[in-house]
Amino acid sequence: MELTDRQKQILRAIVDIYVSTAEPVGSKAIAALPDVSCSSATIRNEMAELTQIGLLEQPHTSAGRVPSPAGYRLYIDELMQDYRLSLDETRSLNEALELKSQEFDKMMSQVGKLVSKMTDLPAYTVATRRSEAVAKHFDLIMAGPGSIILVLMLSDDQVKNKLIKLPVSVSESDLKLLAAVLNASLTDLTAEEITGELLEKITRSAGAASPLAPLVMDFTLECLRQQHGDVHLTGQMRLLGQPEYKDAAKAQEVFETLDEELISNLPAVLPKDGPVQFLVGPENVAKELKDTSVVMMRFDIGEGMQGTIGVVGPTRMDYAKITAKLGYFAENLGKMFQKGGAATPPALTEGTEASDK
Amino acid sequence: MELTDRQKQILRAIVDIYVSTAEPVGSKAIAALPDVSCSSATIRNEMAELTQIGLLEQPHTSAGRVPSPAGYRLYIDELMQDYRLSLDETRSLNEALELKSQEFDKMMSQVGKLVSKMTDLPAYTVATRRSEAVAKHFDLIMAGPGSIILVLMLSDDQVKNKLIKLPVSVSESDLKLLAAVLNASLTDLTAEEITGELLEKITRSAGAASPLAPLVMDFTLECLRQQHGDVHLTGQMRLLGQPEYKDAAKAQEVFETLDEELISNLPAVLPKDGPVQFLVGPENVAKELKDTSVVMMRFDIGEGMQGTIGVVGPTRMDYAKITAKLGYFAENLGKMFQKGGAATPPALTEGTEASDK
DNA sequence: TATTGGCACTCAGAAGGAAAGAGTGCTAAG
DNA sequence: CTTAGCACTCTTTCCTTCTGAGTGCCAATA
Repeated sequence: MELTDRQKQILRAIVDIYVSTAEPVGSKAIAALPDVSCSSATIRNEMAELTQIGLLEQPHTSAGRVPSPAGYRLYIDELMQDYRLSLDETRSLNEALELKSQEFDKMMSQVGKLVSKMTDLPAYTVATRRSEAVAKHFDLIMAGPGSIILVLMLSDDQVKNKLIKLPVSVSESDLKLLAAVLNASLTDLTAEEITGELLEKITRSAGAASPLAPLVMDFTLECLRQQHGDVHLTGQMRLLGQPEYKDAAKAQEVFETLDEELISNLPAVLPKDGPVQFLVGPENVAKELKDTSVVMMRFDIGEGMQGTIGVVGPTRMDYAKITAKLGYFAENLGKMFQKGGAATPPALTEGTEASDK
Repeated sequence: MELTDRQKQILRAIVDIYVSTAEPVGSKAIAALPDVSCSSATIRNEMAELTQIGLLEQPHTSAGRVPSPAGYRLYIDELMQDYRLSLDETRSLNEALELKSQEFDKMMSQVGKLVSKMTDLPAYTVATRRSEAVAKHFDLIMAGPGSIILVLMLSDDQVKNKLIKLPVSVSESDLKLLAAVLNASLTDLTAEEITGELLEKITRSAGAASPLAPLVMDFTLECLRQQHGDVHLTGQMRLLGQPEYKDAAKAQEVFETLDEELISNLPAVLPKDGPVQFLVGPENVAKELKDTSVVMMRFDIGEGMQGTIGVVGPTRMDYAKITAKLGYFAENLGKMFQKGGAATPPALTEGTEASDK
């Protein structure tokens, strides 16, 4: 059944108002809007019908209306108007984007903090592997007597290192030999293909550096098996600023699920069809989060990696604004990462002033 | 003025009870304790005196007593009985300590998570430099056409790496040359001693790899200037489990200060005199945290580094238990790090059963 | 037929007590 | 010096009442 234009307008208005006030919206409030030209009674009739269809809900008989999950869904899919970032906002996003060039993981964590700050909601970032990783290059560096640095480059351009301390000292040439062996026999293999047998073979060929071999193998396996980078979740406390979580118990429940649950489950529901994905209330991963929603967006990082940034908030959140901000981040982060990590913020692009508020 | 034994006993009892109930303690509750042999009236008299001296407080005339900050201080300094970890607790701490051997920073973050989980309170970790860091060793690894991995080892045994992508490709021998130049002229220098002049000199001697030189220098400076490792703060939400923060607004206030304030200020108040330090309520860094306390403990990590783990909680927290747990962590982490990062939990040491409850 | 003003009705939340209960301080007796 | 007893204080809790926002429906209107 199709909604009439007026019904759409009313639904949109209700979501918009509810998003900013967090209070059920009454018919009078709608009628008072400048671009609504009918009386509150008419609105009431329409609202009754929208409630009937299941797009609105009534906390109790004598309260205003609140969008139902289905209502939000419809709003997001069809009614939501693009939020245009104001110049001011663009500017502060740009400022924020001046990331210190750093190690990959730190950068991701920093991005999470930024997004959280900019949206005033909890945010997370994950880097996911698009394909199975293999080792591309090994290097062993002598760092002191008995101290060896293992540097491992993966097919997705991540670089990992580990400082290994041995009770015995190994000569520079032994290290070279082992590195050569590793590069010859351990590269381009997936985690499954690395067997105990192979380890033995390598240890045998490693000569004096053989005690190193198992340590290197372990570390390599560990790196290869890491399906996705660490989940960085920050700004949880910002959720407390939202009226629906003013009861600490409620907030805690969400947090408890969020921490663990998110880490294990969210990457699985990564957007496949589009760059942005909304998980509205009950669509969410865990039933504890039924009043909580997630907006997530992915962006491309170098070779085999793909990043996701997400924002967690009450189902009543400003999807349009958040999407706009996430989009800005995603776009520019993608560019930055692809340039190879040199973090220069994009040129300030002029845009018509936004319709904030 | 010295306290009588009985007064001490009463103060201790009040702290102990208040710690576990979070409710003001009445004279009756004390009198009912098995090892107290006088009546509630006597207790009342003593309590009145303790209140007089300023060791106890009364939320209102007809309520029981609560320890004042000074009371907590005295308790911690003189009255607190060592908490002995139960075998069960030791066991689960040991299990927790089976850290995945990983990069240094991740390990610290993991430690924070563990401590938070084990104490059920927010926790943080920082690694602080004991002395000024210098670069000890540079290495440049060819990772592909135009892709170079810079590996930098610092005097405090930290290893940093960065993947640099250049639009032009550089030959293996050019890299070797630059690495040699770097090792010859950039090692053992503090951040201040690295000047623009030096950069020019290096760039000149770098030959074909010269475009790399400034990037390397920047990264090096960044690493050297990092006074302390990242602050890893986790488990903030656990604070919500504490009754004093059941009001979300209160909790949020603490969180807001905690995040930023902690990062910048806590390392400054690092324990200098002993391994463990208590910041009780108003002694704290920020006035917003006046009802919040911090227990922190340091431990030694390799060469020039020193780690701090801390727990944040209501002033009414179980200092003895938390100290015991932190101590266990600190001790074993120290050992682990000094062994060079191979994370083996310590042998399970037998201990008399603890007086938990 | 669609809209509108009007009106009775509902119900959550605020406001105002009253009663209960925990704990104190003080006094007088042991 | 200790203790039982008692009057007193204040918070907390539980009602009850009241208020007001918002609805649904109906009859009048364009």
